[in-house]
Formats: sequence, structure tokens, C-alpha cells
Amino acid sequence: MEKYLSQLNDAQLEPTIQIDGPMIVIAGAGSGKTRVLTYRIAYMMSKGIDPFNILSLTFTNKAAREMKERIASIVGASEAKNLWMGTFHSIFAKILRIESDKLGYPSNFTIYDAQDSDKLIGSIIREMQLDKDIYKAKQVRSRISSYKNSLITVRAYFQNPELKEADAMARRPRMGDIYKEYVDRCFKAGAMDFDDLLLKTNELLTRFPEVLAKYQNRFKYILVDEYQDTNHSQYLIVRALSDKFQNICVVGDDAQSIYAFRGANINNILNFQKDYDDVKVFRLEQNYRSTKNIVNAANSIIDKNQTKLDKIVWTANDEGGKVMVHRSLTDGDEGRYVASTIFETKMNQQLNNSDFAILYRTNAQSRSIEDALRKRDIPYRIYGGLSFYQRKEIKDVLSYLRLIINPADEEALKRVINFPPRGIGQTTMDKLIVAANGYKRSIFEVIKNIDKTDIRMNAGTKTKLQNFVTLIESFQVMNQSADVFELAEHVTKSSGLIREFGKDATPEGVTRMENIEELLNGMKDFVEGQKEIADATGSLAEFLEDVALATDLDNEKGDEDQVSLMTIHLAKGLEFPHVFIVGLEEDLFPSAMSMNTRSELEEERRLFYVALTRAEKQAYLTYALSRYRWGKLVDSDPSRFIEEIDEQYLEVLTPVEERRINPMLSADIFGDVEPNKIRYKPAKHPTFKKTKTVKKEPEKYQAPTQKNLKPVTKSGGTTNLFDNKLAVGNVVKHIRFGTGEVLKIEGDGGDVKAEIKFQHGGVKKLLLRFAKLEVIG
DNA sequence: GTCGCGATCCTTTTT
DNA sequence: GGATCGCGAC
Repeated sequence: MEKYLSQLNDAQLEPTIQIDGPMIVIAGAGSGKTRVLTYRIAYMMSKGIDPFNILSLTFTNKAAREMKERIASIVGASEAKNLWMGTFHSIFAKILRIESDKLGYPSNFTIYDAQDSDKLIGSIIREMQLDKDIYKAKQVRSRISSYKNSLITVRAYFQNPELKEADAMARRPRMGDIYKEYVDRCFKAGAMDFDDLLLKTNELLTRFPEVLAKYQNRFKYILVDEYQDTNHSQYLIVRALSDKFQNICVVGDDAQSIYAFRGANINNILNFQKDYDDVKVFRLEQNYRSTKNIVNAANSIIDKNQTKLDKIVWTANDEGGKVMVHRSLTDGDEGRYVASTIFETKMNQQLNNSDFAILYRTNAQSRSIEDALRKRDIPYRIYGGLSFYQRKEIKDVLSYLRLIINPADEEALKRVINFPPRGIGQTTMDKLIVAANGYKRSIFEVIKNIDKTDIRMNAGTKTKLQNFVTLIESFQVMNQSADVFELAEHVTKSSGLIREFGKDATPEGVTRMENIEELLNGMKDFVEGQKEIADATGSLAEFLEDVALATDLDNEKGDEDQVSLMTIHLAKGLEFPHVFIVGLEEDLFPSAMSMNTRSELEEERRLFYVALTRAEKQAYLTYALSRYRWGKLVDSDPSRFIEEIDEQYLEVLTPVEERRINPMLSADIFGDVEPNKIRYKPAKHPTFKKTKTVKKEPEKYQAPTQKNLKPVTKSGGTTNLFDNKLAVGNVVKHIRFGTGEVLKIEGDGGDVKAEIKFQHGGVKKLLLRFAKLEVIG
């Protein structure tokens, strides 16, 4: 242990060996906070503290896993395995399963993901015959979510006239009724949503003092990472559990609080010292990650925020290169700049793809970057967006498995009862839902007892329904003896899923099949892996729980050498030598939706701070003068955040030749921009005035006429023909439809369409603005 | 009951 | 450019 402690600087050592009592570690970006946390736990164990008595809460499974591995390497795997370490959601899901009977839940309760919740809310809104344009499922869900995170139960809601009034003012007077119905239906389905995992834990600890005492005694020492991102519900759980022994250590950085939108309360960290007596405060201020330029630039940004704790982050690292600022004409150009810079830097400095990350504010921005990387053959991986477990085909398989464990799971049932098609349509489902609500039973039970009900439907439909129930029950029998992998393999076959997806020979269909295969492989790994974990059973229930709480970040596949693309939110806690922050434009970053209040804007600024501090050696900030949004070209101004950085840490790059004479001629028509054709010079002064001189105007695009058309002979990379010319008679290749011949060109302005006869797939009309076609003859 | 097409909205960020 | 939903045809 001594050898590890000697690796720490004084500021890190103090909190590491402070074991008892309440304490807070305010840890600047890159200051080695994970090291402090891991060594502290290892140190506690070396002092004889039983790992069973240590609870360590993180925000991602990945962080928990990595910390556990590092601790295991110090104290040994067999000891480390007894630590309670995980996300709030996963730890308390486990506890809730143990204590579920007290709350009237089955221990096999399902965890509804956001999609399940949306669907349920959507169907409730339909059943209540409310206007779905006023009651939008996603908005209703986020409203319900914020009630739950603030511990406002249905009863509390109805007792609070202010809440009711606020919803009535927002033209949603039935909100409370929807909330009530949603909660009832979840309960009836034996399901908890993400927020329930925290809300029900609070209920458990409040209503059952003996349960609270049990866990207080078990978790004598509690650590919370990323404390700045805890919401009220999490805050109360931590307070309750730590109340008896008060051995609570929270770690965080108020400057990196970026989850207010999902209920995180920055006051939890700002007020921690008021919540406990004799709080010891530690500060980690030396940054080991980034260059001086990056650290100073980041400091100059966060300085603009009013709400923050005192802290001065500094570094002894090299000066490093200045933060590069690059302006492009369009998002396409931005992508090409990023791709060619990565390409050149990689060559010049002999770097790997994995040394680069591209961060953006919204997932939608990834496309233009992807296009550019693909053209340069730079391998990349996108994190987030639609995660593996949220894909349709995967959710279909999982829904069958969920039904095995919990046949009351209404959302799973609705999803697969007619997929593959079994002739059970919406009319039948509507009848079943009404009956299920009336009898206060699950749909599954209603079907089982269909002859005892007053449902009127023809005998054929009844048989179809009963066949489905029999199918699921046969799976349940198999689940008694088979392992997760064997079961899933059987389920995919005899449910008809494999046959259904196998019918689809398009590339998408093939990918679907591959994904199912990957899922099955993952299950095989799970079955193997579970044998090594202490209290794991390897059961289907356990697999489904892992999956429900997994994120894309957890799905680490091998160590392929790829550039990372992700949102800034997802990048928190990560670091990369070279980081591109793209789309630094007003209304995008800061987001148009987060500029209404000072606190919203400050959160955006913290988000920018997080982004910048991911970089170790070099940071690049890019923005475009206009960008495609919702399929339309929109002008944008540079983000205020660029201006806010102290100029001395910036180097403003401006292309020598901006091709401003005819912007339409930029980019694609010449194919790729050759990296050696672009030279940059620093601008004399950064000028972030609203540049309106250069505008791209698609309206001026002249539709090709017979007269100005020449057959295009260029072949090679896929081209967006809106920037190109296309003639009747050309042979083109489409990524999905294959080879085809152009029959007709019609329309004008931005709406030029081509009618193309494809060898397979018939005649299609494609909007050239979007269609990616390669001209091959 | 099923399938395919067009209109419409869309975008913050996620455990 | 994409997802979702409603409508009409079979």
C-alpha cells in the first residue's frame, strides 16, 4: 500500500487517508480524482475495513467497473469482488429486488426504459382520448420524471394546488390523471422506470425503519463520485444511508455539473458543508491531464460563471499548442476540415486513431463528420445515439425474454404479441387492454382466462391469442433448466423472429440478423462471465437487469483503433490527446433551448468547460457559417463561448482561400479537398463579428437543363448530386438500391428530383439534395 | 388485419 | 434526412 500512497501528491494523499467522518473532495478536471477514490478504498481495506461495509456510487457502469479493476489490482480480486460498487440505479435495483415484497412488487420486476415509458404514456393518452398534440408523450414523460426525481408522488401531486395549476396553465389539466394512470399501470405490469429505482428506494427507506437500519449498518462507509450530478432523490438516499455513521465521502466538481436537465441539483455539492457537521474539505487543483494552454483557456471560460466554488486549477505540464479555432463555410466543410486535420496530424506525429475524439452538442451533428471520415477511410466509432440494446430487433428479442420472467410486462407483450405477425391487430389489443384495466389483471392473465371474460371476439382470434400464451409458457418451462444463451437461441427460432428477419435481404435486414447474432454471443459471454462473480446467479433476470441499465459506453468492443465520436455529456470523465469540439455556433452550442435563464446558460458553459478539459495535448474548436438543420441550410453565428476564451490562448485559423466567389462551387463538386491545398494563416485578430458576407444560397441553384448538361464521367467517391450535374441516361449507383439508370429529371430550386430505374427495386424518385449517388456511366 | 406511402414533426443533453 | 403516425388500398 505504501508504494501506492507514495505516488500521490500531498493534496491527493490527505483525502486518501482520511477515512472517518463526512468529507468532500472538490476535484478539478484532470486532477486525479479517480486515483484518490480507488486508493482510498484500497487503503480502507488495508486498514481492515470489510469490503462488505463499503458502498461506492458512480454515475456510469464503466466508471464502476474500471475502479473495481484498479482496486482489484491492488488488493486482489477476491477481496475487491465483495465491494458494493456501481451506479445508483444498478445498486438500488439490486436492493429493491431483495426488498420488493415490502413494496408489493415481484422480485422479478421489469425495468422500463425510456422507450417503454413513452409507449405506455402514449397509449394512456390515447385511451383517455386526449389530444396527443397537446399531451406529447415525451413531454409528459419528462414532466412525470421530474416529479419523481423531486419525490412528488401522485398523492403529493394532487395535494399540491400549485403543481396542478402549473400544469393547467400549460394547457395540460389532465396531467395528474395521466401520472396516476401511468403509475398504476407500471405497478400492475410489475415494472419500474429509471426514476422509480430511486423513488422506490426512498419509499423503502422511509416507510421501513428496520430496512433503513439494516442498510445503514451494512454501508458503514459511503463514497459518491460525481456528486455534482446527483438529483434530489439520490441526495435523500445518500443522506438517509449515511445518517447513522456519517462516514460519507463525496467527490465532485461543481464546474462539471451538466445534468440539471434530468434533475441534478448543483446545490447538493454547493451545500454539502451545511448538511453534515464538521465536514472536512479537500481540494484537488493540480491538473495532470492537459497543457497549460488548455487549462488556462478552460479557466478563462468558467470564470464567466457566477455560481461556483472557489478553486484554482493549474498545471505543471508543458505550455503546449494554442487552442485552434477554425471557421468553415458549411457543416460539410467542417467535417472535411476535421477529417483532413486528423489525417495529417496522424501522419506527421505518428499517432493512432484512438488519440482523437470529436465532441458535439447534439447527436444529429455526427452525420456530416461521419461522411467526411468515411471518405478519408478513417475508422471511427460513434458512442451513444441509439444504443445497441435499443435497436428494434434487439428489443424484440429482449421483449420475449422479459415476458418469460414477467408475463405481466405490458410493454413487452404489446411489442411482440403480433411480431412476427400472428393476425392479432390493434382492434383485438384495444379490447384486451380495456378488459385488463377493468378486471385489474394483466393482459397475459386476461388471455389465459379469455373464456371466463365478457370479451367478444371470434373463435379464430381467441385461438391465436391462446397459442401465443402457450408459446411463452413453453419458454418459461425451458427457463427452468436451460442457461440464458440456450434459452435465447431457442426463443429466437421458435418465436419466428429469425425467420421474419431472415426474409429481409436488404443490407439493413442483414445487419439486423448480425445484431441478433451479436446479442446471442453477448449472452454466451455473460453465461461464462457470471461464473466468476461472487453472488451472481447467471439467471435470465440478472441478464435483463444488466441490459436495462447498460449504456453504449459499457459496450466496449475490443481495442480497435478508432476515432471516438460522442456528445459532450457522454465524454465526461474521459480524456483524449487530441479533441475536436465542433459546431460552436449560437443556438447550437449554447443550445437555443438553454438560453432563457442565467442558470441554463451557465450549465451550457460548464458543458463547454467539460469538453475543453477532455483534451490532453491539443484542442480544436470549429464552427460553420451555415449548417444543414432539418434538411435546410441555416446561417449561424459563432458561439459566444469562443469569444469568452482569453485571446492569448487561442490561435485563429482562417483558410487563405475561402472560395467565397461562388460558395456553391465549394467542396463536393471538386471532390475531396486535398489536405495540401489548404493552407492556414493566423488571423491578425480574432474577428467574431457577425459575418454575413458569405452566404450559401441554394435558391440560386439552377436546375440542370438539357442544354447545360454534360454526362458526368467522374467516378469514385459517393457524391451528393445537388452539388453536381446529372443527366438523363446516366448510370448511377445508390448505396441502398444499387445500380440504376436516370430516366427523368424534374423540379427546381432545392427540390430537384431524379427518376431512376434501378435494376433491383424498380423506379424511384429521389431528391437530389439528399440522395447519395455515384455516377458510374 | 396488413402493408405501403405521404405528411409532419423534428433536436438538446441520458442513468 | 429520419422517425413516426395516419390514411387508404387490398
